[in-house]
Amino acid sequence: MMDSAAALRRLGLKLTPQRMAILGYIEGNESHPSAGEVFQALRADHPSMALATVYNTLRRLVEAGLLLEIRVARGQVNYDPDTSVHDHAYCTRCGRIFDLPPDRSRPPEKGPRGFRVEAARRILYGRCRDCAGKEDAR
Amino acid sequence: MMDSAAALRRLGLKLTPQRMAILGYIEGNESHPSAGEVFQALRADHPSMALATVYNTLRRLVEAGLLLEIRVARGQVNYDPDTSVHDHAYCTRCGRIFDLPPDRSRPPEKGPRGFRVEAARRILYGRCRDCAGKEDAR
DNA sequence: ATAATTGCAAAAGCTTTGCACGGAA
DNA sequence: TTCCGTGCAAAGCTTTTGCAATTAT
Repeated sequence: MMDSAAALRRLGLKLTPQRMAILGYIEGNESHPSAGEVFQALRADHPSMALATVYNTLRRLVEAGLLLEIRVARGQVNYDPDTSVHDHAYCTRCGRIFDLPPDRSRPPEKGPRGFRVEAARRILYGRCRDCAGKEDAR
Repeated sequence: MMDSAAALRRLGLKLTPQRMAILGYIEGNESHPSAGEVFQALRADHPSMALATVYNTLRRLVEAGLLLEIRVARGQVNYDPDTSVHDHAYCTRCGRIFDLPPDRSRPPEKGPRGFRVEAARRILYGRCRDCAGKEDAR
C-alpha cells in the first residue's frame, strides 16, 4: 500500500488524505467496488468527502495504471486493484464479480489486421454458487 | 431478416413497423451501434419514432436472444446482431468495435467453484489500423 | 375486443464539470 | 507561493418509467 503512495508521487500526483483513503480502501479489496460503493464505504470515516472526488480520484488512478476498469454491469463501472492479467466471472443474478486466474495455456491474442492489441479481457457470465439454483432476480 | 420477424412472432411479440425498422437496420449491421445511433439512423425515415421505443425494442430483442449487448464503451451499451460465439476488438481511440472470429482452439471456459457459466465474452483493447500511429484522441 | 406497444415527457442513475476555497509541495 | 485537488452544486448522458392514445392480433 505504501508503493501506491510512491506510485502517486512518481506520477506527480499529490498525496491527499482523500486519495490515501480511497487507495487504502480499494487496495487488496476483491469486491470490485463501483465509485458509489467506494463512496459509501468511506463515508463513515470521511464524512466530508465528495462523491465527485471519488470519481475524479478513481479516474486518475486508472489513468495512472493503478486500477483496472471493469465494464460488466449495466451503466456502471467497477474497479479492480489487481492490474495483473486475469479474467472475471460475473453473476447475472447477484451482480458479484469474481476474479479468475489467468489462462496461461493461451496463444497471444490476435486482433483484426493492423490492430495493435494493448490488453485482452475475458468475462464469464452466469450464476455464482449461491445463485445457481435460485429463481431470477428481482 | 424475415426469420427475425418469425422469431418475434414465435416469442409472442407484436410485429410493429418500429420493430421491423429497428430489426431491418441492425440485422447484418457490423458497426455495433448504440441505442442512440440506431435512433439517429432511423430518424430520417421514421420521424415519429421515439428514442424510448428504440431502447425498449432493443431490450426486448436482447431478451429474445436476437441481439447481443456489448459493454465496452464508457456509459453506453452497443448491440451486435451476430449472436454466434465470437470475440470483439475495441479501439480505444476511435471507439469502433470489430468482430473477431471465434477462437476454437480453446477449452470450455471454467469459472469459480460452483459457478455455472452461461456465456463467455472476450474483448481486445488497443488501436485499430487507422489509429495505430496517431496521437491520443481528443 | 383487448392486451401489447407507441410517443412524449418526466424521472432516474451514473459520471463529469465549473468554480471558489483550501491544502500539498 | 503555486497550483493541484476538494466540495458542492449543477449539468450531461444514457437509460428507464408512467400514462394516455394507438394498434397488431
